[in-house]
Amino acid sequence: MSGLSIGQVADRTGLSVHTLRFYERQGLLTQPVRRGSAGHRVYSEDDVDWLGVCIRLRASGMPLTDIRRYTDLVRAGQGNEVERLEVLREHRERVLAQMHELDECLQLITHKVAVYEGRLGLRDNVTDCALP
Amino acid sequence: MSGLSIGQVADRTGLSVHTLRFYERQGLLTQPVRRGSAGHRVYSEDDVDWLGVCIRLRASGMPLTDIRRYTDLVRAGQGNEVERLEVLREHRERVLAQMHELDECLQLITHKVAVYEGRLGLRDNVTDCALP
DNA sequence: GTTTGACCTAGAGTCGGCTCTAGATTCTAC
DNA sequence: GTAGAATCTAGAGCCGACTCTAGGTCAAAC
Repeated sequence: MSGLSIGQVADRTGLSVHTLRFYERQGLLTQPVRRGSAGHRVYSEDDVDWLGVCIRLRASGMPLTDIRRYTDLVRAGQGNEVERLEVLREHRERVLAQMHELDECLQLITHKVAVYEGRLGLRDNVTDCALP
Repeated sequence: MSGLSIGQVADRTGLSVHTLRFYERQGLLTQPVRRGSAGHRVYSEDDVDWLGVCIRLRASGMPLTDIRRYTDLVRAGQGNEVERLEVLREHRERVLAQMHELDECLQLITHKVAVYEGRLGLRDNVTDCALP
């Protein structure tokens, strides 16, 4: 219930106060952030929760413009669930593709690591082959 | 054996000719690219293979400066395997961390997708809860 | 009553990673 | 031999996502 200052939200989310203001300007919040006495931002728990979602989406590579589009849909309220679903499904596909790519990279690295360990005698039975 | 033009390498790797020249300037190639008669670049199969490695490393989020550092080690030749190993292991940790993050994001998205599908009646038995 | 620290706005600056331009040269096909 | 495509260099430009600065307000602690 409380109402949190921008500094408190920064502490909780790990975003800087700069970034919090920046995200607000970019329209990443579902409601305009409430203001207290002196025009200071007062964040609700819901705001913080939503920021958590944004952080996850960013961490998974969604560009700010897309997060904004999604936020716009949520802000608009009920009636656009189909569009929201579309955004989410599309992003899920991208995330899956990204995981797949990471996995391929991981195999490459793991292989190289094994080969170097073999070379250095840190490990036996490694079939050494073309490098690098 | 052949020797490939920059255009051919662009086709094969999916990088643009601009990017290929840029990567070269950034020192991402283990050998200076051979030049033909008129000063045109002539890439070897090894160059293309190495570019493939760079592409993988980039795709997994390694910054150009780190790829460059690693390339420098490879270019320097034998004797620095320990350092190469260190670079690779560090990157592997980052990749694993990134996969973990992606997985968490995937769970969030999948959950939201399920809830919206439930709301839209596309699916039954979904325990609807706090959204967005 | 003044100093300290958190906050405000508007706007400028930075950084990574490309991407493009200009102006010149060279190769390829007719 | 000439038009059109591909290449070259050097350097400028762009975009996304922050990050910081300047100049100011305000509350609380000393």
